[in-house]
Amino acid sequence: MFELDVENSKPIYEQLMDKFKELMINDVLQEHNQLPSIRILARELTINPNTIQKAYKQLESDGYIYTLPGKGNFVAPPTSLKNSLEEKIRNDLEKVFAEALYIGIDKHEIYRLLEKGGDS
Amino acid sequence: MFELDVENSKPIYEQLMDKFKELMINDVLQEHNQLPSIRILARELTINPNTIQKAYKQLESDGYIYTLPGKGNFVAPPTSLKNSLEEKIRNDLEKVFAEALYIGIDKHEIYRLLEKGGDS
DNA sequence: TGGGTGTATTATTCTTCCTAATACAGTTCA
DNA sequence: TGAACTGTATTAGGAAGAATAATACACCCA
Repeated sequence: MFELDVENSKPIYEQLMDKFKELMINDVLQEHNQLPSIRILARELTINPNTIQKAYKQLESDGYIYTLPGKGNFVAPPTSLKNSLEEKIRNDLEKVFAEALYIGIDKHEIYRLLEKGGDS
Repeated sequence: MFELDVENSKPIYEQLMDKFKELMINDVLQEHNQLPSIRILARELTINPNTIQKAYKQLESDGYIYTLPGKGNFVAPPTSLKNSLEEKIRNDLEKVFAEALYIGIDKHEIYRLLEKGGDS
């Protein structure tokens, strides 16, 4: 399904979260799709099940996925995302804007990057 | 000069970097201004000098500041910022845009946040 | 019932963060 | 020159987080 970078300084469970968020954002994983089971994914990636569980648990508490005990983990509708997440992302936006302008990326360039991406 | 949050999960040296970047971005610290000496700042914040040094060293390797051994640390002109940094910030921009759109923040809102901020 | 799912717990190892205590070298200035 | 700054480097140790390992338990479903 994807690879991990063991050399990366970022913790494995965070890399996992990023990968899954990416898949959801790019609509590869859609609402109510099932995520790979903890044990299977752990075997495929040859990492510890507890590490997967940690990533899933965090994704769940952020509202990206939901869990049905005994059944599995599934992509949550974006409406169930936590408000605290939106706050955080607004802050991220402001922060990266300030930094981008400081290092010399100008507004038009930022506009371009925004338009280049999503649809909404 | 500023406070640190010991409870914060973010490492102290990263908090320090953020604080100084913020001061530079907001023009409180300007080109060639001297930063507080490692020992003095360590005493003021009651943290270990090595922690300050780590923050300064990282800021230097990113190109935010430059060091004159025996003299001190100084704010670098933005032109000396590393290209790798610009790459990183472009990625951050794209990533946070995708995430913002996914959670339901629309483009106009992002525009608003951008205009609210800097001047450039 | 059997085999899948998630969950919880305990112990162990490894790495990073931070502190602590030094020692060394360049700069400044009286 | 020498005292008092500056940054730099090294070694050691403690604390916390990341990851592994090995279980055990509970839920779901054919």
